[in-house]
Amino acid sequence: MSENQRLLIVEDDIHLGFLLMEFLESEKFNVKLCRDGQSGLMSFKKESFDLCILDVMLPQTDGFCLARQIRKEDKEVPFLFLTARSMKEDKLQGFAVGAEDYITKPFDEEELLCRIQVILRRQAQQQIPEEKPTSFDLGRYHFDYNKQELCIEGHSRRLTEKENEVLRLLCLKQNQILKRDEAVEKIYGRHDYFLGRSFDVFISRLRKMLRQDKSIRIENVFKVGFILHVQNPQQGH
Amino acid sequence: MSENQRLLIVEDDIHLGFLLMEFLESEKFNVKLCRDGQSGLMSFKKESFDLCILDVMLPQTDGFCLARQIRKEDKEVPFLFLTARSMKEDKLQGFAVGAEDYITKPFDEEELLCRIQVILRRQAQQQIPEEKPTSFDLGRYHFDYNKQELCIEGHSRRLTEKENEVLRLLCLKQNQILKRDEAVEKIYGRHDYFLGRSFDVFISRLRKMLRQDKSIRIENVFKVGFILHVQNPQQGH
DNA sequence: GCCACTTGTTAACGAGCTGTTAAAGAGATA
DNA sequence: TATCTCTTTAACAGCTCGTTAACAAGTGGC
Repeated sequence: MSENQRLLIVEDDIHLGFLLMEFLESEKFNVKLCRDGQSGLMSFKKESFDLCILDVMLPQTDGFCLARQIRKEDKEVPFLFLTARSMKEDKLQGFAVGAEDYITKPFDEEELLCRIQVILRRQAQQQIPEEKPTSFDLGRYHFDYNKQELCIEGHSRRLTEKENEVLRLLCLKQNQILKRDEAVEKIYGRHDYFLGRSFDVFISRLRKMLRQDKSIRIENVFKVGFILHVQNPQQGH
Repeated sequence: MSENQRLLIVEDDIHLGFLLMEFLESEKFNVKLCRDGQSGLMSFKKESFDLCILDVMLPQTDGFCLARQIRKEDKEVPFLFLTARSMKEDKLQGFAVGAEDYITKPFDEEELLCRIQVILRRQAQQQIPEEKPTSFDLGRYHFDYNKQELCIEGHSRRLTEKENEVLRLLCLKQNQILKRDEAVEKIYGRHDYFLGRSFDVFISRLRKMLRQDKSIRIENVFKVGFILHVQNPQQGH
């Protein structure tokens, strides 16, 4: 259920941060941990998250301030505070800046999990009118991201989850370079040698699937990434 | 903002109940107060509310049980627990039956107000209930959701409640992916491992019922959901 | 041309997901 | 209380797909 849900945790207590990350990763979340407001905001701008978990007391920018900046970037993303500051005024301020929840330390991991799930559950119900296209014409092929389907000449093939994700990234950047690191980061939320190789495997599989139209090809850019070449770039809704 | 929002409070402590009601009415909510699970459920069935605030320890039916009954009546309405029982197990059970929040006494009125507003805010964002079709042609079959009936060649079969719900969701998304999580959420109003498996059992039963027309089939999309394939998509009112 | 490194491709393992049936449980009815 | 109906839980078989490994081939610096 929480598969692939991306969480941003901003927590300056290294020990607690790691505990939290480990716990949430064991619950199949994809977690990014930052130690201060600055890097939290940077990460937020670069990547995209389903929920942010913010400490209030942070070096430099405090959590409330960070929350405001995140809101400036994204009007929808839910966030909650997880903090030792249990004073009523802090709580009220937390809700005032738009938090979905305000949890005080010490907290129970499982309760936190429940609260996260409540937030994501409600979020999921609001089908976000995706502003990015989800349907692409690739030469004689047609790729529908929502249906997870690649068609050619009336013949359609169902893609696996990851194949679908990789092809989508390629399509969004068609005829431009899709950087390895960027792609791996978006798909897995983290980066290591094996994930990079796994990504290569998907590239290989997609090439095989797309072989029927010679005008479509995935070219490697040594040490940088890949380009999906498409002759008549067009895309549906 | 809270203008005209209707709250159902089920609280057996008369004193606390009145305090709560007065406070929330002063915040422009429209409040109905009940003293026990029985009358709470009665009120819920008769009237309609935007949010329910439930005590856990109630005479006769306890709060968890009441919540389950409310869920049976309405899969959408949000509810929260407001209770002296602060044990972890109780909290987890509260969330497990589908609560949006679990607040332990003593609590701060203003914090409660914030939490109520968070829930109603999420709720408000939700889609306008549009008219959805209730009658579907599925190849040689005909499915009528209101009659809870699946017919083929003059022969009709009555569906159970859940079979009916699952088939409806599939039909509404025919030839598109019906996501597991979304479906389970809509059918049960909450989500856990077993509900997912129960959903699978209904898929299996529907497959069996639909076997007489080969052009109709329910395909699994690994880890994502199911697609009801229909050849000539048509649907009645 | 030689070397270190990157990329291409295939195959296979195994965690975890799904299909199905049956038993247990819950709720309604009488 | 006994009975019936429907849903949930359990159990098990079978399957899928992402990862990893292994090796071949390509790249570019020197």
